[in-house]
Amino acid sequence: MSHLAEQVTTQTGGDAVSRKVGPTQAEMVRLGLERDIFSGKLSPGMALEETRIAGDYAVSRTPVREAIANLVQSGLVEKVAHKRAVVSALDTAKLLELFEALAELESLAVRLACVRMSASDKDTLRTVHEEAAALLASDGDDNAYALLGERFHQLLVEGCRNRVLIESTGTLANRVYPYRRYQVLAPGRLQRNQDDHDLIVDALMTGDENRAAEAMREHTMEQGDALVRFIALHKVTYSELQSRSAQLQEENV
Amino acid sequence: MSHLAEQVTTQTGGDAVSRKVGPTQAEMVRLGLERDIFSGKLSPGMALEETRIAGDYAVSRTPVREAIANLVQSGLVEKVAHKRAVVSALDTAKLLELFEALAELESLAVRLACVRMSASDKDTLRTVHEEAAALLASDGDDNAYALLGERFHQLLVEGCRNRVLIESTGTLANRVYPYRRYQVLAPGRLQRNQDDHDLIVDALMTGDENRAAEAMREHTMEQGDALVRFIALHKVTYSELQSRSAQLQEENV
DNA sequence: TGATGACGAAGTGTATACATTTCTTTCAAA
DNA sequence: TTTGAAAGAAATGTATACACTTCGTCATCA
Repeated sequence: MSHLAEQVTTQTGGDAVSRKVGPTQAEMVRLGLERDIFSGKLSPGMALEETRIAGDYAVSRTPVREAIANLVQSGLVEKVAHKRAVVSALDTAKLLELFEALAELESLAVRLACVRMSASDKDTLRTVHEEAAALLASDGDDNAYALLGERFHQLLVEGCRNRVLIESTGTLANRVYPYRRYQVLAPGRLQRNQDDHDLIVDALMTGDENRAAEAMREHTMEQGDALVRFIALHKVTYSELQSRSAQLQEENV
Repeated sequence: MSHLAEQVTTQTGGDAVSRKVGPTQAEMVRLGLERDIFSGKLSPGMALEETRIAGDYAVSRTPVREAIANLVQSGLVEKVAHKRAVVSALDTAKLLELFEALAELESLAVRLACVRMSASDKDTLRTVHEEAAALLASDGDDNAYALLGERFHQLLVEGCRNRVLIESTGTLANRVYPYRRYQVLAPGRLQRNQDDHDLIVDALMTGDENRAAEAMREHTMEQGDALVRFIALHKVTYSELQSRSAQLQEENV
C-alpha cells in the first residue's frame, strides 16, 4: 500500500529446492505494478495489458488479474468490463478535489496528533525535521530530502493514533503520488516546503492544535495548487513524459 | 460501492434473443455478497468459502475470487494468504476509531455543503427531513424512516461537491453499516436521531458552517458511542445473532 | 469518395484442472 | 488422559483452455 521501496523477489523458474512459503504471486505482481506506477514507468493513462504483464513477471494471467483488481479498488487504476485497465488519469478538477480532501484529512490528523503524540514521538519528528533542514542548507541530495519529507509526513499522520484515519490518508496520498514527481522541478519549492514544515512543527510543539491544523492544510493545498499550475503550464511536456514512459516500457520487454 | 442498489448499464438491450451481455459475473457476486453482509445474512467474523459461494451463484471460483478481492480492498472483508476470507470483525477500539474518522469526514462534508449546496438541493434536503419527521410523528414504518435517513445523509454528504470526499465517506460508512442494524433496538434512538437532524438542518439553512459541522460530528459520534455501548451490553445477544445468521445461510443453500 | 458492415485479431471473462498450503482427524506414545 | 505427529481431506493459489467482447481493418456499396 505504501509507495516506499519494497523488494520484489524474482524467482527464476525451475528451482527444484525453492522455498515454498512466502508472498503470493498476485502480491508480488501488485507490488511491482504499484512501484512502476509510483516511479512513473507506468504513467497515468497508460494501459495495463494482462498478457504482457503476465509475461513480464513470468506468471499466468490469473494472479495478474487479481493484482489489477486490487489496484482498481485502491484508486490507482481504473477499469470497465471487457476493456483494458488503465493507470488512473486525473483531470485538473479531480486532482484539486483529491488535494482538497487530502489536505483536510492531514489537517485533521495533525490536529489530533497535537494532543495524542507522545513526547518521544515529537522528539523524533523534530529530529527528522532538523535533519531535513541541515540537508537543505548544505544543498544535499534531493532524493534524500524527499525521503526525509515522507518520513516527516508519516510521523505526523501516524501521530493521530487512529488507524482508520491513517489508512484513509495513506490511500489518498498514494493516489496523488504518481503526479507529485512532476513538481520537483519547480524552483524554490524545497525551501518553501521546509518553511511550511517549520510552521507545523512550531505549532505542534506549542500545542496549538488550531494553528497546526491550519498550517498543515495550507501546506498540502499549496502543493496541490502548485502541481496543478505546473501541469497546466507544462501540458506539452507532461504529454511527452507520458509517451516517453510508454516507449521505455516497450523497450523493457 | 454504496449499499444502495447499484445499476449497471447494459449496452445492447431490447432484442428478443437473450444475449448474455451486461454485468460481469464477478460484479454480480460482489453485489450479492455486499448485500448479504449489509443485511446481516453474513455476519462479521463469518468465513467466506469460495467453493460454496461459487455453488450458490452457479459460477466458477474465478469470479468469486475476484469479488472477494474487491471486498477486501473496500475493507468489508479481511483475508490473509492461503486462509479463508472472513467478514471484517471490528473490536470495540477499532469501531470507535472508525466512527471517529467517519464523524470527522461527515462533519467536514457538511461544512463544505453549507457553502456549496444549491438552493434547490437545500430544499430537497428540508423536504426529506420533514417527511421523516412526519413519519416519525405518525409512528410509521421503521424501515421507511431508515431509508429516509440514508437519503438525508447522502444529500448532506454529496452537498460538499467533492467526489473524493464523498467516496471516502461512503467507504467508511459502508464499513460500519453491518453493525448499525444492532442499534435500532435502542429505545428513543429514532427521536434522538430526528432531533440531531433538526439541529443540522437549522444550522445549514442559517449558513452557520461551524455549528452545522459540529452538530454533524456530534451526531455521528453519538451513534458510534451508542453502538459500542449496545454491543458491550448485549455481547451474548450479539453472538447469538451471529450464529443464527450462520444457520440461516446454511439453510439457504 | 465516403459510409457501412463483415471479418479477423487481440484482449478480457470464465471454467476447469492441477499444485500447494492449511485444517482435521486419527493413532500411537508418554 | 493428554500430547504430538502424520496422513488424509479440504480449501486456496495458479496455470491453462475456451468463450465472449471489443477494436481495427478491409471490402463492398451508395
